[in-house]
Amino acid sequence: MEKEDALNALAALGQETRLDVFRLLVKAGKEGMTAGAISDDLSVRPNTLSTHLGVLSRSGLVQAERDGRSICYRASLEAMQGLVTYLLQDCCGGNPELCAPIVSLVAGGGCEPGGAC
Amino acid sequence: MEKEDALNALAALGQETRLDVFRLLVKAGKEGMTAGAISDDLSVRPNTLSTHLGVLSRSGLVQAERDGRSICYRASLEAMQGLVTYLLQDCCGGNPELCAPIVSLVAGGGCEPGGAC
DNA sequence: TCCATATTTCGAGAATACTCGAAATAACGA
DNA sequence: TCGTTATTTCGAGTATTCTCGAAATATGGA
Repeated sequence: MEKEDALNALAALGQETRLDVFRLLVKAGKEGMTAGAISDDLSVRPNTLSTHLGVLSRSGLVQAERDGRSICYRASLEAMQGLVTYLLQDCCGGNPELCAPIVSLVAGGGCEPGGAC
Repeated sequence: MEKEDALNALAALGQETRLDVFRLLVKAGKEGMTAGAISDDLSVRPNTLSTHLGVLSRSGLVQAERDGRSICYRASLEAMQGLVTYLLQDCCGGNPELCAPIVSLVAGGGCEPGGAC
């Protein structure tokens, strides 16, 4: 991931409504959610939401797919992975020995399949 | 890490100068850098930099310590760890099976001590 | 105490971001 | 084709952010 991509992703997530949208989509998983469903869920007006969804889409953090009259949005786990990797690469670059605790925390306590994370 | 903390951290990193500062401090490691050194390195005016350092400090991503006439700034790996964990927790929450590739990538290819990451 | 260095705070101007109502576009079914 | 639903685009108003010069604060040394 290039610096500009990371910058766009971070800026996109650094706004409350968009962070809410992204987390909601992550929770929704691969089925995703329509713009209308997100709008209802978060009580954000459709046109305002559409602007935010555009920012998230352009940053690559979410992907849009039309399904009939609705448009389905999904969180891009690949983009998320890229962002986290970018941040951790920065971390490791100068201080490999300081990075270990982060990795072990993520790898050890994070995500057992089916676990409560 | 609470949502508001994550939001502040993401917003802080979602600005080019501040991302540059943060990456520079990560590279600098535990020795940190003085405000003046950062200013010289990035060619940012001292007063402008001071504003950005304030944002980063308030977000918890960097810590300041006075050393004589200078003030030394250091990246907080703990805050970084908290942010990454927060993002990955979101990831795992609804889709533990999708999270595995991220974790394995980070844990496997990320950071061998002394390695090139 | 006085001066030089290092950094921050203040105040203002310009640029950017956020939100909204209204109107436009796209898709489906009668 | 026409009407309905779903979403986006447009334009404007407000708020926030970014940057800067100037002034203030803090520290150390002569």
